[in-house]
Amino acid sequence: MPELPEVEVTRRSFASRIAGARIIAAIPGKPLRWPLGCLPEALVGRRILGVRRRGKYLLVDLDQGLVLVHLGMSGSLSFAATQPPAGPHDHFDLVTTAGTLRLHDPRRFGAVVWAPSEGEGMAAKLLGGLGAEPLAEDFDAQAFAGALKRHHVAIKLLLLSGRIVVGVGNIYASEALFRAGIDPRVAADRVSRPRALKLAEAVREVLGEAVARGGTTLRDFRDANGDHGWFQLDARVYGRAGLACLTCGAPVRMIRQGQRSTFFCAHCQRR
DNA sequence: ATATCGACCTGCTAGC
DNA sequence: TGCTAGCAGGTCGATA
Repeated sequence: MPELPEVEVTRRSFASRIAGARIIAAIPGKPLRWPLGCLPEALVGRRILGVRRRGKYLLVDLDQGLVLVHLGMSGSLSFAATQPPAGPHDHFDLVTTAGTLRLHDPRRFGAVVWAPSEGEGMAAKLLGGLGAEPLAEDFDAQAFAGALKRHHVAIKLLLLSGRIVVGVGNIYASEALFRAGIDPRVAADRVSRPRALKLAEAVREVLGEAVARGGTTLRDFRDANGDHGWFQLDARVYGRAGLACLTCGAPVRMIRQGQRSTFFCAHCQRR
């Protein structure tokens, strides 16, 4: 579910409310992708300074260390003064003086991980090697184009890898490539410079629009207030296999790349 | 470096 | 109606 827009929308939906709160309890449920990395009791009494985002990770800054939250494939957060009793898919509660932040994650590919700092422990391992933040003001399209020249993988897979730019998942990769008019199967180093620059812009544009639309709710994405997103209505190729391309009318194709579905228009997207 | 696969886990849907 | 296969927004690690 969650790519950069969904994570960012989630962040915005509770960050200001939780900032300044003190942790009263940390209550883990079933095991998630990675262990917490500290005793839950060690978080009690910590002050929450704020919530940032890096790629698809939420970084909850504490007065001592930080907590990384990843939503995996099916995760979502809710934040409320009071929460109903935990359901079978609620796997972490962070009870604070401002309310309880709860991770709901049926597939449990998500994670809640403590680290002493961004550059230490699990945080260093998870955040190290991530690519550029596409929505940052200082995002460098020229550097992005240059980086493509150093990789020979299919451009769609390179986007998904997060090594060049972070936050682009399966939906937005197809959408960005469509907007840039690039065939997802083309090797990254064979994308022309102008196309690469166009792709950089397309990535920013798609992700930006998706954030503005509250993210994409295919089935169950909700922000921390329980609101769903609308970007699924704006998707031009994702999930539209066999339907007419909105630009040229040719049927949208679906192929497999790296064991994941890719949607594209063979007429509008060449090289 | 790339390519391919399997693993993690649960739920939903299409098809028989 | 019931079963099964296949698929789903993500990532890591092992193997050639």
